[in-house]
Amino acid sequence: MRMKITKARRLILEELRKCRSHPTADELFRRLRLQLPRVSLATIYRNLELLERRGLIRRLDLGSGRRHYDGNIADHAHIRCIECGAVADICSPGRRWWHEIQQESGYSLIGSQIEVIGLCPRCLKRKKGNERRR
Amino acid sequence: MRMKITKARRLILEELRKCRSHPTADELFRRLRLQLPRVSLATIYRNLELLERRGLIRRLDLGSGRRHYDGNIADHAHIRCIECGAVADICSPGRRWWHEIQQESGYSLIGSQIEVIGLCPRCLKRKKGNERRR
DNA sequence: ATAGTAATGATAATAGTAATCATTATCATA
DNA sequence: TATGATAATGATTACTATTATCATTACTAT
Ligand SMILES: [Mn+2]
Ligand SMILES: [Mn+2]
Ligand SMILES: [Zn+2]
Ligand SMILES: [Zn+2]
Repeated sequence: MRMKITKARRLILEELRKCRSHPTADELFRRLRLQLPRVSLATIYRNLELLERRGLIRRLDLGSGRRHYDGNIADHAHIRCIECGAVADICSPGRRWWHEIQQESGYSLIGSQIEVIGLCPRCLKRKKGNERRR
Repeated sequence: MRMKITKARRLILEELRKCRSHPTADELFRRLRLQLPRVSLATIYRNLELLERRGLIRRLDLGSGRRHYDGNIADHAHIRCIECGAVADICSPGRRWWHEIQQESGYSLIGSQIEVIGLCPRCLKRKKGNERRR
C-alpha cells in the first residue's frame, strides 16, 4: 500500500518538523485548520498513526493523558515540566546502557521512550518566588 | 487527611509487592475479587492513586493505552515486549546521565519514566521459528 | 459504644483515540 | 490530458480507560 501525498499529510509532517514543541493531536488540529479549514480531527489521527508506522515521526506516550508527537526522529529523550506541561529535548543515555540491558534482559531492543519529569526553569523560579512571599 | 487501613487497600499493596508482573488496574481488580468478591473497580483506581501519591507504589505510563502499577519503588526502569505486552525490570541509566541533563536542561528533576521496547526472548524465538517455516 | 470522617460500591460522566462509511482526491497508466 | 483503481477524507459514532458523583458503610480515636 503506497502512501499518497495529500495536503493534510504534507502539512502535518511540515508542522512537526518545523516546531520544537511536541504538539498533541488536538494542537496540530487547531494549527492545521488555519491552512486547511475543512480538515477533520480523524484525519490528524490517521496521518499521525501512518507517519509513525513509516518511521517519519515519533509518538511520545508521556504520562499526561494525551500523546505528543515529534518530527525529530534522531535519537533523543524528553523532559516534561510537571507544572506547565512543556516538553523539551534532552540527550539519551549512552549506547553503553543500551548494550547492557540487551545483554541482561535477553530482549531484542526496538526503541525506547525515555521521559524525565521535573520543573522547568521558569516554573522553578515562579515557585521559589511564591515560597519567599509566604 | 490520614489514611485508613482498609481490606482493599492492604490487599492491593500486598499484591503489588508480591508479584513481579506490573499489573494494570483491571488485572488487579480480577485478582482482588477472589479474596474480596464485592470490591469495586473504582476502589482499585482510588487506592492506586492514593498509594502512588504516598510514594508506596509506582505508576507506569507505558505506551500501551493502559497504566501499569509497580510495588517495587527502588530505582529501576522497564522493558516492554511489543509482541506480548510483558513488562520486565531493567536497571536505570546511571547517576552520571541524571546530573548531565539536570545541568544542561536547567530543570529541577523529580522523577523519570524510562521504558525500552523490544521483543522478549520467548517472542523472539517464536518469530524466528515462523520465519524459518516460511 | 459512639461520633466523625475516610472509604466504599454502584453508576454515570469524561476524554482521548479508533472505527465506520459514503464521498473525494491522488496518481500510474494510457 | 482523461481514466480508473484505490487510498484518503470529513462527519460521525463507538470504544475504553479513567475519573467524578453520591448515598451508604467501615475505620479508628476517644
Ligand atoms: Mn523531541
Ligand atoms: Mn518494575
Ligand atoms: Zn514549567
Ligand atoms: Zn513477548
